Amino acid sequence: MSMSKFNEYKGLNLPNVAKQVLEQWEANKVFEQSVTSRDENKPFVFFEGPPSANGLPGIHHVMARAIKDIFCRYKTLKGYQVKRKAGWDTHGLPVELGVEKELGITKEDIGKKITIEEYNNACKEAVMRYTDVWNNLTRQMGYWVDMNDPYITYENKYIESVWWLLGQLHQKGLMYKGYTIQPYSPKAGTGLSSHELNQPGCYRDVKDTTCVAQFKLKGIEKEEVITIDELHDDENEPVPHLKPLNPIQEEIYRLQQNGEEVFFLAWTTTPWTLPSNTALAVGSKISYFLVKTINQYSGKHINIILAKDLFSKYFEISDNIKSKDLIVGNHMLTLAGTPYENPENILNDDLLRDLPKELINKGRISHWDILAECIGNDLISLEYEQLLPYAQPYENADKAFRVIPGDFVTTEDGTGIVHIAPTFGADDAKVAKDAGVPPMLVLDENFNPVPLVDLQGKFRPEMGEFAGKYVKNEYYKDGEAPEKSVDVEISIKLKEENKAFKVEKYEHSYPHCWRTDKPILYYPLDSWFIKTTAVKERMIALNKTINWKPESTGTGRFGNWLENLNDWNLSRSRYWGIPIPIWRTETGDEEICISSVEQLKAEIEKSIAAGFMTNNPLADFEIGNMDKTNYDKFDLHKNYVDNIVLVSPSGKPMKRETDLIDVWFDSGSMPTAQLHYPFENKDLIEKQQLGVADFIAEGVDQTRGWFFTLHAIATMVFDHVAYKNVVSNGLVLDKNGQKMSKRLGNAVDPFETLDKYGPDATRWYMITNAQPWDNLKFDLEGITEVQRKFFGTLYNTYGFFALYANLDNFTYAEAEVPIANRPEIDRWIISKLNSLIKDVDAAYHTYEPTRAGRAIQEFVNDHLSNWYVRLCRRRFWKGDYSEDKIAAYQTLYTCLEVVAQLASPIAPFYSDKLYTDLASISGKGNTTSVHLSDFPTVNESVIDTDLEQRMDIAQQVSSMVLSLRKKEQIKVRQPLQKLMIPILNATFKRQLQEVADLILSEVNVKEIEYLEDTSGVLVKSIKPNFKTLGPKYGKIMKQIAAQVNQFTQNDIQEFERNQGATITVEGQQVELDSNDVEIITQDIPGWLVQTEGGLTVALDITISKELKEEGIAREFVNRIQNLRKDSGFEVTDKIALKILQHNEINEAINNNKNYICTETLTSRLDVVNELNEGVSVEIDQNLSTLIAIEKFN
RNA sequence: AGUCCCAUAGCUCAGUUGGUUAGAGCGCUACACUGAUAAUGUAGAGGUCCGCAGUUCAAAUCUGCGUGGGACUACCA
Repeated sequence: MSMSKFNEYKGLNLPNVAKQVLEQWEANKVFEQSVTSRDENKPFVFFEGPPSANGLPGIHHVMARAIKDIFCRYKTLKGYQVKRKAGWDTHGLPVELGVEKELGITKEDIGKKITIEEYNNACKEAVMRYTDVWNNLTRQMGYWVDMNDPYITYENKYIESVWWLLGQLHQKGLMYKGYTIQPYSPKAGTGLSSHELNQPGCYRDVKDTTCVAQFKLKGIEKEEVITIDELHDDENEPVPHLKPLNPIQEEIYRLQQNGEEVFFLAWTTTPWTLPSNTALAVGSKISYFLVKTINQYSGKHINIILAKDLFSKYFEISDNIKSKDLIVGNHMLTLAGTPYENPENILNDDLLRDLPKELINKGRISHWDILAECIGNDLISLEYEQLLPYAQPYENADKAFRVIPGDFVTTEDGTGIVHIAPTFGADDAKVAKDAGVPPMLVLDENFNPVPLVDLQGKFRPEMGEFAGKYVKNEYYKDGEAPEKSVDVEISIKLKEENKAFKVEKYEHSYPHCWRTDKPILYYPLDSWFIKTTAVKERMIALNKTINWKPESTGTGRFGNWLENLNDWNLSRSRYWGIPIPIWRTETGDEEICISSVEQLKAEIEKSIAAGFMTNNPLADFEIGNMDKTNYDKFDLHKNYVDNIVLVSPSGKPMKRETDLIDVWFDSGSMPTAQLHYPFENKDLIEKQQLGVADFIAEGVDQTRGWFFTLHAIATMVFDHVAYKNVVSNGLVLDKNGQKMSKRLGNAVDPFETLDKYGPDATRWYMITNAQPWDNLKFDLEGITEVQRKFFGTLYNTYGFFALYANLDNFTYAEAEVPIANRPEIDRWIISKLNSLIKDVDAAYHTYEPTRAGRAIQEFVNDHLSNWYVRLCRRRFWKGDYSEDKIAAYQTLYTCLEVVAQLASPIAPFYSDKLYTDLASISGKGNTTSVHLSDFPTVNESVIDTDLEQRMDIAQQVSSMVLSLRKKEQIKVRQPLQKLMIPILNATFKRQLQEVADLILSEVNVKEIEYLEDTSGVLVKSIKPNFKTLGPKYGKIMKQIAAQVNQFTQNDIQEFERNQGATITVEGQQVELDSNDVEIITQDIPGWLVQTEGGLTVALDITISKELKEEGIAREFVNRIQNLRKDSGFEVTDKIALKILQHNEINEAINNNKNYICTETLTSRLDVVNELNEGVSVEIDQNLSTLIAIEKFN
């Protein structure tokens, strides 16, 4: 027999357990084994989204990484080989900004005060600064990922693979250089990424001068000359021809014929863009009004067009009319009499000058007359006079100044007609391009097309009196800004020219450059783009094959994103990043995209031959040699490659395009770049499909980040998905639901948390408290609760097992007791256990860790500990080492072992401790680690739902009896004689009988009487079953229910006898059968009764003399046990007792002497008349005596 | 502004294909238990299922419109 014992502990210290287990893992290389020991032909591919080591990890990283870890561990248990390569995201703006700050330089200084090489080296150092901290977090939280051989995005091999991917895109014609509107900071002289714009505090509310400008329609031509070619006959005379006009155009035509002016109204918050206006956009289905009214500044009669919905924003209407009810012909005050004119009003500094009260009311004009109504479509292609004719577009000027459709036009604000300046708005540029309207570009000194505002943010010379002025006062140096901004000056000019309908201040949010604090401009800039729109449909189709958790992120957020896809702006005008591998001639008509170092070396050779370069910096690079040393001989960063000049096929020099690529492309390239594909590992990618992840997980904020770039690159280059399953987790908020931030001081330090509570409790809490995709309100007290409730209970259960197993020298050496030979309760917990395996397996399989965790903890707390162990305690410490006892040990052992395995993905440390504590003694399973074991397989044949049902009955009955006892203040130790339960059907009776013993011992009652329904004493109630009746009788359901509820006891008996009844409801015959109602017992007259959910229990509470004595004896046993314990005796020690006699207990002791002695291992019990040395014990209220206890030899 | 998520007891969360008395844990109060004891049991208090409208015989559940919180994207007159 083995002498080894199960480990016993004095207390549970989860952080210490984690430390010990971690040491074991490292000593035994458990992680490595968990990979190598699994079948390499059964890979489960996981991609690690690379964090940036530039910043410190937060508690949310623990969350995100726990999720990744859980499924990788689970799949490992299921026998898959799960390689997990760590990675580092090393490029990008945050790194650069940090370095600039540290070095005290700005972007402009790079290349001047410091060489790009020095700068890049500083970035390289900075970015890996916190790798140790990250590695520690990874270790401590038990995230298994291979940190020894991570992919690093700044390494030459990685960059080479990225270049190869770019080369593929270039080859497929998916890369182009384009001119687009981008956020631009004139003061900093640089474009800004959306990332930069989303820095906190960038969007600020500012008050700008806004202007509703009047764009005057050109005269509508009704007559059109038809040329000869179009005539069928041979007449030579051109014939005047009446062009068909739609009704609104007719109306405008009529007005114009009368010498009246007609204007479009369009609003802008940036009047400085008005000189660059080239079009007006309308919503094709929006309703517009043509209104005769008056200009409040010039006092002139005018006719204007604006959206119907916005009419009431500018015009006063009577209280009893709603704006949507306005129709043509409605009018307010007539416009009779002399036009109101007041030149002073125009020149007044005050921009908002009200008309006299009779003309304007609360800023709304009260003189108006609705002349016509139309929809936007009717207005399209109408032409208007250029508002501020300083310059003309250098090309297609004849196509400008027209009304075009814009699907983004709304009637939320403004006028429902949008001023379009294609050079200063992304939407503007798009609709203008779609409609063939040119942007306001003029040719500069070098005949390059440029907008009317230069890169410093000043108006160009073409702008007359505005030339040289900054478009925003903020761009002037301190103290140099003029009193009136150009926005104000332009507004005044428009007022003077009867071109401003309304000018006012307006507060809105506008982005500012986070570095200079100045407002940004939207400005056309040159960039390299990836034509993602070309593969949009394919990306949408492939996305439908991806399993998103939660699904809504995939269909909703991601799906919509794909539907509205724009081309991917790849360019970044920075230094520390992957250079765009494109070399171009000056004119741009010849270019090459380099896809490998080998190719670059060869191209340089050509260039040397052509005389553009003198030596080859890649001369030492050995082609085909994949050693790190070979790849360390050069550097593919900007500082290195910008010196390389290549030669074009026609013999011209080609220089590298100066931009870097978006860092998101770096990380999106990782599936292949981490393996240096296609230069190495070709088979892994092409044959084993390791380029497609079975599973990835990141925060939901990565939807348009990493999730997108992975998907886009995989679709474009390989035409397959990059991942099959993806979990996007929510945020970790503080306990009040606020976002965690260092600024608010509510950020939780992950290391402190892990140290204090241990990784297991932290992970368990995070996973079970909220679904991964819901935001988690992180509360440290929640971890304490998990510690106590789940781990504490599990630990106690193991402790209980170990204590008695060691006493009995149980080591699981005996053969399995056949399940059929085990008692009901064992079979029950085994059934529950197998149901649990099934549920947990399914939950993990469907990426639902929360379900898995909650199921496990319910099993451990409610079933295993609070029921199985509690009810079985006696079996463990009472009697011989019988088969029943062995069955109990085996059952409990199995439960603990399986729980350890099921819980191990979530709580890897404690589970391992528990599992190895068990396995090391029994030799069962893998004795090194739970993580090297195999996921338990469910044994369907032992799942017994009837048994689980019966146990539910037992639990419910017990609970009800205990409740009754409580009401009557009868202690559980006081035995009672009888329990009565009405039986309504045979199944219930059988089920109850099979668990009767359990109930009786649990509630300390001697017998159960089954009340068959013959006596007629039971009071019953009947309830309609809505689920069956509802579909059948629908409308009269309520009345049926009312009638059934009215059934008398007689009606119910009648129903039972006939197994049904027919009632009449609202003249309709309603057939009820036994499925249509539920009949339950409600009361047993004359008894102490409890009813709950159809189950009724009656308790006989008469206490006979024998019962009373037995109760006293039990009290004694309890007191003696306490004394034994207080005296420090071993559980196995025998004792001798002396009890001071007392009239009320003597008989009770004598009549139950045998019972007392066996229960307490008492070899000798004397009731004595006198006792000096004993301890006073209270048996009942006002009933005490003395007991003396000593060890018996 | 658009898209998405969330809203149920003081707190954290469950709530099956819609079915009539909406649950659990924690916390609180009281009692009990005491050979798992830094545990455990029982009972009690605690709810406008965010609001409004609709579909339905029947809505916490489905639909629409709002409100509040959060995220992402955009910045557009």
